[in-house]
Amino acid sequence: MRTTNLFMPTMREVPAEAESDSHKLMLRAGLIRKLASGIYCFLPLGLKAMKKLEDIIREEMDAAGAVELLMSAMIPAEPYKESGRWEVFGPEMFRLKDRNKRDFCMGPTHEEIFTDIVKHEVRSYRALPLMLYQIQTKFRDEIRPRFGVIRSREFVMKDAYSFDRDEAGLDLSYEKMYNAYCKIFERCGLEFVAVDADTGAMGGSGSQEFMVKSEIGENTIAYCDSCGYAANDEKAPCISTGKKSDTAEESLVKLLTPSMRTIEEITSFLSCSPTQVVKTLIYMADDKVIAALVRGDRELNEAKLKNLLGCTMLEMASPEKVYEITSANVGFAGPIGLKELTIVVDNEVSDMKNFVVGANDTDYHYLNVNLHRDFKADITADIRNIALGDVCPLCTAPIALTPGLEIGHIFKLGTKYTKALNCVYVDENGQEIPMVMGSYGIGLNRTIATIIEQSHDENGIIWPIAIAPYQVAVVPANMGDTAQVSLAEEIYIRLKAIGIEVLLDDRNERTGVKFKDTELIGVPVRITVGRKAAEAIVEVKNRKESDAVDMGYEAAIEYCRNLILG
RNA sequence: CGGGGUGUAGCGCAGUUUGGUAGCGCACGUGGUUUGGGACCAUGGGGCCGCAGGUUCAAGUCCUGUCACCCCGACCA
Repeated sequence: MRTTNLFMPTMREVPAEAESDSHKLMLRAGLIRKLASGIYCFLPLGLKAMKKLEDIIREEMDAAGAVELLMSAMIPAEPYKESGRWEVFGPEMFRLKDRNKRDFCMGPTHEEIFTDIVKHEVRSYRALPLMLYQIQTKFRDEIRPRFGVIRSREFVMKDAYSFDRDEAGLDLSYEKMYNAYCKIFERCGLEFVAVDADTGAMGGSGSQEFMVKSEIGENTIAYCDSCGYAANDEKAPCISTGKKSDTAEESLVKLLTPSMRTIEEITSFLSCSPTQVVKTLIYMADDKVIAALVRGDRELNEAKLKNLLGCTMLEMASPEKVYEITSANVGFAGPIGLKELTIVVDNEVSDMKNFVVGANDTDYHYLNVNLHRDFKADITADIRNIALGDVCPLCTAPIALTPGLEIGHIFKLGTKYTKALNCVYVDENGQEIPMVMGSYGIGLNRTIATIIEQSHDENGIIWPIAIAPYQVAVVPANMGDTAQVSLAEEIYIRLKAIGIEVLLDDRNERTGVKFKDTELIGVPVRITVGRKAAEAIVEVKNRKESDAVDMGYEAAIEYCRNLILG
């Protein structure tokens, strides 16, 4: 490709809207342009990087035995109504009606659609296992799009679905996908970790997320350097130290604590540590009211609580509901005297003595509260987020936490969707049995952005060769110099002939401009044809290295061949 | 959805306090000089000042409404 033919609008200045490094660089290097909040157009260089990634994904999917197809992006409501997700997705789903007022949506994910196709077309155990995938645009009306294409409302996803006879078959399919995902992200040059994850709204029995550690990550990864354990903090179990306080139980005191509603206010008012306070959170679990108790400095883990209760919806009670339940304003809820609701106590709280709780009376707290003596727990379990100071659940070494960005997610769905949609096969005995399903996703736009996030410097993107839109840039320093121009042409043609994607920067720009752009767009190898063109000597610079090397042009071609074609 | 902020040329911004002919840098067109790290000189084009209403002799500027975009939060009692 000649730069004069390419549509490559680079920017010297950073648009004010961009926050993360990858977002800034994708805009500056002319990979993307924004059309609306969370909606981006891909320009040639961005599209080319995406296609490189698609090719890698296709190779690894095909190698894992998956077959590509393409479902519609616009989907009638019925399959989602059958699975219950027409409601579950809520406002996150882009919905529309056709001229006959029938409900449709822009597909946010396609479990139901794949299940629907498979149930109609696959009847016998002989056709299983079956693994299907597509690379397709998804639509989710995100609450807050962020960081360019990292959290966007329209994005490209590779989604794969496996259908097996039984759990053992699913385990095999899942493992194949796990291995394929590792290969894909390795080929992208990414440093990543596979972490245990909660299955969340998808349902199912097991799941792992592929994460990269990143400052702009919206998840928290708990990991252990000693044994290699890694999990999403939603999933990581908190191991009790087993140390029960042996302090004597003191007598209960009800104390006036005017307007002391937050943990911060109450601890400063009482001059105590948040570790001596227990907060009582009132939740609606489906239609039931529950109270969840965790230590004052801890965060309740809704995923754990939801799984524990087996409910489909879990949300904080409204202030009105809290008042109805506790007869007190928000901030003064406590477990003592609460009736007709389930009290769930975090493991850690059951080891505490003489703690502080709200008194279910506005402006009052109880001091010296003790479990069993003053109130009873209906359930005692691990319901808090893991935190610094906790230990690895496998080897009990200290746990570390880091923000993480999710680029892939694999699920063992089990029969959640196949049962809901009646997707069954007939076994050897003529019995109808629900297929056992898995679901596997990779966000392509996000993966591209993540590669840039992990691989850039102050001058621009540093593409790994496997993803680079162009692998080599040939830069004639002076377009007015015929020796330079003709040698550059020669190298350009030779490199193309051996299958290298090369950009000939034939713009009549000053050398500095061409160098800046070549670095900004992240081309892995730059060949500058300059003053020594008459002696057939060129300068070769690897984007990852700081120094350039002079060599004969044949040697430069050889260098590219070895580096790029292996 | 709550809070905060910003909308002025393709991009980055000033001008709004105190109403009075819409500016700067980069980018872009033309001519020339340049040509190894985002050149220089000359010259030119480009604006419904987000949108709608209002006040006024006069509105980018004041008032009302509205839309868009960005940031923080949206369970941490």
